[in-house]
Parts: sequence; C-alpha cells; structure tokens
Amino acid sequence: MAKRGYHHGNLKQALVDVALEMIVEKGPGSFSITEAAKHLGVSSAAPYRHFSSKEEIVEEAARQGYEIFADLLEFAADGGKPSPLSSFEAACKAYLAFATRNPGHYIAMFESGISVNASPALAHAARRAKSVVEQAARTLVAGHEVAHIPPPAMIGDHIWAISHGIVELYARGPEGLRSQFSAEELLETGIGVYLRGLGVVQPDGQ
Amino acid sequence: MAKRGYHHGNLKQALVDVALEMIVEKGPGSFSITEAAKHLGVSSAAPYRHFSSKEEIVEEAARQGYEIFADLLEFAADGGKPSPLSSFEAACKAYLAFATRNPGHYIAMFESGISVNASPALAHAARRAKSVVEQAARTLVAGHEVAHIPPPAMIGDHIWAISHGIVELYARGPEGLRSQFSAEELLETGIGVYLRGLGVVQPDGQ
DNA sequence: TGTACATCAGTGAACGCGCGTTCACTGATGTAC
DNA sequence: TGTACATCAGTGAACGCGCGTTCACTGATGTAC
Repeated sequence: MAKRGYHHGNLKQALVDVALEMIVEKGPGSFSITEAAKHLGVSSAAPYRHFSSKEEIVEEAARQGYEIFADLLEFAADGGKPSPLSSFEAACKAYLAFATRNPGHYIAMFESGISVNASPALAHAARRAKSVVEQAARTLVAGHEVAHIPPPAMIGDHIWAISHGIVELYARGPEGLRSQFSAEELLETGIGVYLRGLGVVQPDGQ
Repeated sequence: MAKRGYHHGNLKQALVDVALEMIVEKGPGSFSITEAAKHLGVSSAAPYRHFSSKEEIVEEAARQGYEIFADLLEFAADGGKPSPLSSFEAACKAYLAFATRNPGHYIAMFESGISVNASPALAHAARRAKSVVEQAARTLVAGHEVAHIPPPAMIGDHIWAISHGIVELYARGPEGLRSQFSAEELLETGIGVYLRGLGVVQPDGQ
C-alpha cells in the first residue's frame, strides 16, 4: 500500500496480496476480480490495467511463491553447510515451514490448478526451487557411492513427495483424516527412516 | 442409466457419475448442478429431489470414492498374504492405481475441499481406508521389534504421505514440475528405501 | 382384477446475484523544451 | 521555472451469462381394498 487517491500507486502488488488472502480464506476457486477490486476500493475494471485475466493474478502469486520458496530452501540448505546431512534435513523442514507460513502462496502453487508452464518466469522459479532440493540430495550422497542408492534427482523427488504428502494430508488436508502425530513429527521421523534406508545415517539413529 | 421418460429412474447415481466426469475434465470448482442437469436431459430443479446442495453431490462422490478405495486396499493387502512385505507393497501400489483409474473420485476425496466430516458415512468410509493401511503396517513390523521403528500408525501415515505426494506432484500435479521418473518407479523405489530404513528388508535389496 | 388415491420424481418458469470483461472516458503524472 | 502534451492508471456504466435455488405444478407409480 502506498499513496492513495485517483492513482492507487501499488495496485498490481496489492491485487496479488489480496488474492493470496482470499485464496487462504475461501479456496483457490473462489477468488474473484470483482471482489478483490471492491476490497481495494477500486473499480472492477482497474485490475485489467495490470493483468489480462483472473488466472494471470493467480499465476503471479504462484510465481512469487516459488521465488520465496526457492530462496527459503537455498537459505536452509546453505550449500551443504555445516554438514550435508544437516543441510538436507534443514531443507526438508523448510518445506513444511513454507507451507505453514505462506498458505496463500502454497495454495496458488500447488492447489489452484495453474500450470507451472503458464509463463517462462513461473517455470523458471519452479525449476529453481526443485534444483535446490536436488542439489542438497546430490551433496548428501556424494560420499556414499553404494550400488542401490537411487540417483540424486530421484532422492530429491522422494523428499519433495514425502514433504508434500505430509503437508497436504496432515497439515492442510481433509480434517478427519488427520494424524494423531503432528506434521513436524511425521516429517522428521519419516525423513529419518528414509535416510537410514539410503545408508547415509546409521541404523541406530545418528 | 435405466428406463427413461418422465421419471429418470436413476437420477441420484447419474448425478454423482456426471459430477465425477465434470470434475475430471474441468476441475472440482467448475462442477455445476445446472450443467449436470442439462447434460442428463433433466430440469435444473430435478437434482434437488435427491440432494439439497451442490456440495452434497461432491460429498457423495467422495464417499463412494473412499469405499472403493478401502475395498481396493483391502483386496490388495489381502490380510497379510502371501507375506506381510508383499502385502504392504501391494497396498502402496493400490494407492497409485486408484488415483490413476478413478481420477474423479480421487479429486472429490482430496482436492475438492470437502470436509471428511461432512457426513458420518463419509467419515466412516475414510477411516476404514486409513485403517487398512495402518493394519498392513502393523502386520509388517510385527516380527521386528527394534527400538527405533516408529509405531505402526505412524508408518501408515508415512506410506500414505509418500504415495499421496507422488500422485499429486508427479502423476497429477503441475506439469512442469514433473519428474524424469515415472510415478510407479518413484513409488516403488521410495517405498523400498523407506522399508530398508525400517529394517524390515535387507540393505542389499530384498 | 379394477379402481381410488397417496406418494414420489419430475417440470418449467422465475428470482436475484455476482461474475468476467468491454468501452469510451478522464484525472494524474512526468517529461521535453 | 513554466508550459504543452503524451502517457499512464484510474472511472463508472453496461453487457450477457450461468449460477444456485424456489415455487406451484403435474405426470407416473405403486398399493390398499
């Protein structure tokens, strides 16, 4: 929000922000340009100065989400420091933390039905996030060349899937299906079992 | 579909079926009673003889989905036969198979935003599905009382999360994020690593 | 077997609503000279 | 520094549309006697 008056001054980002709020409150489908404009005290035609359709706003929200997400993952993984293992675990936790702290972005990215190929910028941001996880996996297994360890790209996919599944089912999903365990607990233990399975931590814990 | 004329004969189930189709084609939010009625050659008021709202139709679709899903899991797990391990692995594969073969049900269950507590019948069906997985986990670890194995309920949750994450991200999710590996490959290898981590299969494979 | 009647499962017209989007417009801003 | 003017970012009225839902109604069905 900036100066008000005839010119809003910051309408483009304000639309994205209000879209994020609405998406959290009432689901990805129920966001409407009409309501967003009303909420911002602006005519319903004004958004069309900045976006050519409703979808474009959600796509921009998703793009910003992937950028934040990738930054967060990079910060957490910290290039393999202090150790590849702790770096890897921090990246996993970052997934859950992101979903919790940025529910609007999370929904726009994963539950709104947008295609990640909708724009080059969106596709690029998504690939960047994915590559951070893959890189963390690569660093993790670098010292452990054992025959049955899957390729790093697959380990990255597994980690992403476990994290995503836990978030969807036990942090955000259908309530009655929720677990007796917290999402944090499930993620930490689940990743622990997986890492033992890879052979990068010892069977008797750490 | 049955006899036609003034009385449709089977409108209730026909509405659920057409809802499933529409949900697959155009997303969970875009299913409409008006369009469904038109598609079935019935007035738009007719559905209200069988359901009191749009949500109720989606809930019924989800309920039927959970019933089918639970049956499929039970059939796959087959009470621990021929071995606890093969039974467990079959249940995991059943998750992916269900999502692939019943996309409409899957979406109604997990992506439509309905609450699993919307009706007792729905909640019951969902709990039944969940308990099959948990039981398979229980049987699996029964002979392996090692200190760091998580409780069976948690193993069940992990398995569900891994399967769900793989389905959402790599079988159904945002296309550009898809993996170079197939969902089947990812699931099989991922579950394999997890099971090694539990210590129920040997580190050198089977 | 025939008939009266209750019940069930449809009709079709209508409602008000919010939606996305368009249009010709105008006020505000910033820049060239 | 002052002014003319291009450009930008809004307005507000209007559009057609499909939506969920309601209403009084009626045709079809099945059952008691």
